[in-house]
Amino acid sequence: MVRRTKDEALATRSQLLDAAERVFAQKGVSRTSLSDIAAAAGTTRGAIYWHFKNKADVFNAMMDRVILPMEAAFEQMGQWEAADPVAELQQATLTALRQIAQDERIRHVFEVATHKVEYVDEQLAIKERHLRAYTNCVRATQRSLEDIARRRDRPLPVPSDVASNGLHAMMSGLIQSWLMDPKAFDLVATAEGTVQTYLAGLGLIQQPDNTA
Amino acid sequence: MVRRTKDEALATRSQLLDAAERVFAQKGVSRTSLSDIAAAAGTTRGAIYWHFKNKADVFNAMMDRVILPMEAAFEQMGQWEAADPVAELQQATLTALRQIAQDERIRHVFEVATHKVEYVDEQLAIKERHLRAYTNCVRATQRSLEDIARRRDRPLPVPSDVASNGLHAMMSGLIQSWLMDPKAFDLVATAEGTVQTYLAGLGLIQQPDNTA
DNA sequence: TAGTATACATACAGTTATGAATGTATGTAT
DNA sequence: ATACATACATTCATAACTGTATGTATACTA
Repeated sequence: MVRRTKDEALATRSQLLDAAERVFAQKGVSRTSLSDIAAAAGTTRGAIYWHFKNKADVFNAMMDRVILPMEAAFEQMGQWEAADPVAELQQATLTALRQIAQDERIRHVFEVATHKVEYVDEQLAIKERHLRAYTNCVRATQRSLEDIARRRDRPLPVPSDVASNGLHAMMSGLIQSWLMDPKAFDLVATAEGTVQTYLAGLGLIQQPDNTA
Repeated sequence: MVRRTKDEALATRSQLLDAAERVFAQKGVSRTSLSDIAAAAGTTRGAIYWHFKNKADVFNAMMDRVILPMEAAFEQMGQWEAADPVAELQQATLTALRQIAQDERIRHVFEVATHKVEYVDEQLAIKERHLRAYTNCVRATQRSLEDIARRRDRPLPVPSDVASNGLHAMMSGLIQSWLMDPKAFDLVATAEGTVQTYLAGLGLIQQPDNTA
C-alpha cells in the first residue's frame, strides 16, 4: 500500500529470499507457489513480481546469495604456495562441511539444491553452474595433488584426476547422505576420518591411529 | 475402446511405466502430467487411472520395478563366508556401478531419483525407503569390515562405521557427479581406482601401482 | 512544491492439471 | 446365451497457479 524507501525495499527483497529458503526447503520448489512465498514473507505476489521476474529468478537469486560467497572462498585455495599443501587440502575440504553443519541457512539451501528441486528447463542453468563449480573444485584439487606428488618426487598410486574425483565424490556423498538423515552420523567427525583414510591411501599422510 | 485380455492389460501397465521412465527423465516428475505419460505410452489418462491411483503411485511403481531387484541382489552379500571378503566387498560395490553405467533404464531411473524429483509429501515415502536401503547397505559393509579386521587381528585405522560411511559416500558421490556429466570421467574405471585407494588407506589391500 | 518514478497491493483473464463421472466394447464365467 | 466385470476412452467440473494490468500512496527530485 505504501511506497518504501530504498533500504526498506532491499529489506523486503531479502525477506522474500529468506521466505523462499524456508518454503522451498519445506515444500520443494515446484510445489511452492509464489503466493506461498509472499505469504511467508508477509507480502503479496506483487512484491515478488516487482523484485523478480518469476519463480526461477527467485530460485537463482536465492542460490546466488549463498553459493557465490562459498565459491569465492574456494577460489582462494592454492593461490599462494602453502607451507603444508596436504594440510591446506584437508582444511579446505573440512571448512565447507563445517559451514553446512553449523549454518542453518546454508544447510537449507543445500537441502533444496540436493533433494528439493528438479534440474530441468529453467533450473538447468543452475545445474550447469553447479557443475562448473564442482569441476573447478575437482581440477583445483587435482593440481594440488600433482603439486604434492611432484614435491615428494613420487607418483600417486592412481592418476591424479581419479584421485581428485574420488575425494570430491566422498565429500559430496557425505553431505548428501547426512542431509537425508543428519542424526545418522556426525558429519564433520566422519569426514575427518574418511579424508584421512583416503589421503593415507594415496600415500600422502600416515594412517590415522584408532586406539580409542 | 476395447476390453483387453489380462496379458494385454499387464503389457499396457508396463508400457505406461516405460513411458513414465522416459518422460520423467526428460521433463522431471513435477512437470510431467499424466497426459504426457499417457501420450508417450500411446494411451489416454484413463489407462493410467485404471492401473494406478495417481502420479505418486506411478512413480512408486516405477521405482519399485528397478530398485527391488537391486536391493535383493545386495542382500546377498555377506550371507555365506567368502574366501576373500575384501574382494567380495570390491565386487559388490563395482557391480552396482556397472549396472548404472550399462543399463539405460536403470540409469534413467537413477537420474530421476537423484536430480529429477523433489522429496516432499508423497515422495517422502520413497525417500524413507531409499534411506533404509542405504543404511542397510552401510551396515552390511560395516559388519563386513569388522569381520575382515577381526580375521586379520588388527583394528581398522578408523571406527568401522566411519569407514563404511566413507566408502558408500564415495560410491554414491561418484554416481551422482557422473550422472550430472557422464563424459567428465569413466565411472567404472574411476570407481575401481578410488575404491582401491580407500581400501589401501584402511590397510586392507596394497596401494595400486600407477606406473602406466 | 509539483511531478514523476517507485514499491508494492489488488484485480483479472487465461491456462493447465486433476479426479471423478460416465460411456463402451469386449473378455469371461455360468 | 446372458450377465457381469474388466480395461480402458471420453467428458466435465473444479481448483490452482501464472502473468499482466491496474490502482495507489509515498519517496524522491528538480
